[in-house]
Amino acid sequence: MTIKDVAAYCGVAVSTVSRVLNNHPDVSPETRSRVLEAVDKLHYIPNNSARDLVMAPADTIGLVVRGAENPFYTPIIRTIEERCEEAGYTMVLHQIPVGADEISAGATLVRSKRLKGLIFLGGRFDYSRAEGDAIGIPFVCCTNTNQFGDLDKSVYSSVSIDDYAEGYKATKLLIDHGHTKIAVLLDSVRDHSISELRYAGYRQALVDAGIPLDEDLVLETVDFTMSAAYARTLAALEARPDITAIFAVADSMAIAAMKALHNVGFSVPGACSVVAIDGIEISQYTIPTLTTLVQPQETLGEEAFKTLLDVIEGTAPNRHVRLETSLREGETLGKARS
Amino acid sequence: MTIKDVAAYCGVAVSTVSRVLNNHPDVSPETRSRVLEAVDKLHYIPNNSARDLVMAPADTIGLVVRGAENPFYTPIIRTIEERCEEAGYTMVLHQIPVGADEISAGATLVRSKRLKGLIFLGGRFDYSRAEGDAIGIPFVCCTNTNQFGDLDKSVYSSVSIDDYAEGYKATKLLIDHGHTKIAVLLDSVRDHSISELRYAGYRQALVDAGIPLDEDLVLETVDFTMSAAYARTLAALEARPDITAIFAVADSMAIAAMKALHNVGFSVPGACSVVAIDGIEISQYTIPTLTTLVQPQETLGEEAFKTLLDVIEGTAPNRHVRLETSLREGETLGKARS
DNA sequence: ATGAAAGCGCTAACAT
DNA sequence: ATGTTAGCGCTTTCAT
Repeated sequence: MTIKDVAAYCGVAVSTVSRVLNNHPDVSPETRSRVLEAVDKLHYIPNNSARDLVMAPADTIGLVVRGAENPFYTPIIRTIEERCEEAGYTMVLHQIPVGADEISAGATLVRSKRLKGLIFLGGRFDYSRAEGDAIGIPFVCCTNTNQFGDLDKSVYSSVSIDDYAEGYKATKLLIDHGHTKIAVLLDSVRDHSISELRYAGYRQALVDAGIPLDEDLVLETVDFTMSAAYARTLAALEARPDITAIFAVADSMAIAAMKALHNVGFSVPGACSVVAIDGIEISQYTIPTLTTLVQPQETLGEEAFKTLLDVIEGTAPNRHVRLETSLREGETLGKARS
Repeated sequence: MTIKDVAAYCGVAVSTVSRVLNNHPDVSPETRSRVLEAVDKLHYIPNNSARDLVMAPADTIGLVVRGAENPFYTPIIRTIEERCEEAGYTMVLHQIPVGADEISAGATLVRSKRLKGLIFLGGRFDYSRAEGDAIGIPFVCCTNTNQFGDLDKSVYSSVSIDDYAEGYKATKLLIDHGHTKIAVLLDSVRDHSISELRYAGYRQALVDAGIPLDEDLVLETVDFTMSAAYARTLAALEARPDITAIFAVADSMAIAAMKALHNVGFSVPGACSVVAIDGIEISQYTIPTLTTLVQPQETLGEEAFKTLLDVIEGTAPNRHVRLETSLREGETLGKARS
């Protein structure tokens, strides 16, 4: 079922059918309706590949999301989509698994969709110069910076929080409540990603408060699953019941940790406080409500799009935006038990 | 940057480049490496549209997911992907927003990717005959049936739980624990989807137990958000503090309801029991752990793929598979207070 | 207002 | 082992 079939069926030329399909003016109403009818009857749907192949690059941007099952990204995606719409741009969403390579996914998308720009959401923090080149069009990293790569600041944009500073802030919050036995729950201290950066903030906060680092309290899970976070917390509590606070680098990990605390009889925040970073929807519904540093998800999406648009249209050069979290006071932060 | 540029750069024909790119054997190692090098240097990436346009229909199936932000779908998607891989099929994933029309998304996908078959995940329950025709290739509805449409059973397959029966089961569970003031928390009793079906099961369970339906206890939220579920539960508890149990049609709603219960001082399950359907990961980490009827997510995905494969390969006709949930005993189900 | 024909970038015969 | 060439389905001049 191609455009030819439709044309033949109606006894017109393919170009006429094409005109109808693309709402071009120069078609007689009669022919138009005849074609439309045939399209409907024949269940004809244009082949997108053929269309993309020939069409002039539209105002389209790509959004490559790594690990879209993370609810944290949902509001960001929605915002970017809305802003796109408003600006008369089309957005094509491409989701890839957590482990996948977003650069090649992005590069592929660029070629096949003739994109004007690209936004990476949830990407790595260590792009090489060559990887940057491979994209070939303006791009912005949303929620990730390039701390561990060697990309030139001028060839890309980024919009995110300052993971180091926020890690510091979260830890400081606990310290200010008298905690000194503060465990940190993270993926890995060397993940070249948020864990590593937020952990660095954690360390610095301890240093600044004169609290020595206790290796036992660095709880690595190796992955971001809740079950790993749960198990790791359980083990830590067993080994070190003197822990009075946990800083989880992500809300989801904090939720798992709270369950572990509960199951060994630690009340929250009576026996142990919990603070996290992210601010996903569900953390407002935990019992007790999670105290967390909320990332401005809508603003992240908004800034990412605005930045990309500026670069695409030449209004402004690449820029690197750092946003701040806001503290959502829940019920999991309390004074250290003595 | 096209295949021609690469060919020219290397001083070979485009077909040679194409051969290298597609790992065809008949290329001298020397030429191959020269081409590969050029590809790398030039940041050449094949245009997918052109490729799709010309390639013989591969063994590809499409997966159209509506509302992929729902964590419930994650394991299903993963399973389908795995099974695809094993069977030598390629899967193309297409995500659309909750409100979008999966039929047209599916139809578009079929044309542009030359699919052999299609799986719909999280789709509507009311496809018309014409919509079925529009797809034009074998398709299976996963998690949804077509209770409210007029599709002929023989033109499509479906794999899901029996929403009615499971709604009945959940309600019965509460009744068996002595509850009679059982609220049901759902989207809408007329959503032509899971809410309506599970609600029908709820009603029948009440009828069979001789418990009159109490309209006050039918809590509609109009959407599937947690905030709506929270607010609706709060209001219901205020109006009807005699409620001793809540059946939520989805885990996420149950979690929000538990928060509402907590906030008005109702202990769970002491003052009020909660039972849901779904079995998402996070419901294992609520405090107390949610008692829920777990959908066999992996099996759903597995059966969906197997069914589709059978139809594609002509091994078996379209079929309609109903799977059963399994009770995950949490800590939210208790005897009715007297 | 409509038709004919030239490509878009690629793969797969078919030659050589 | 490599080059030549015919389309894949579509949009878009350029004619008519």
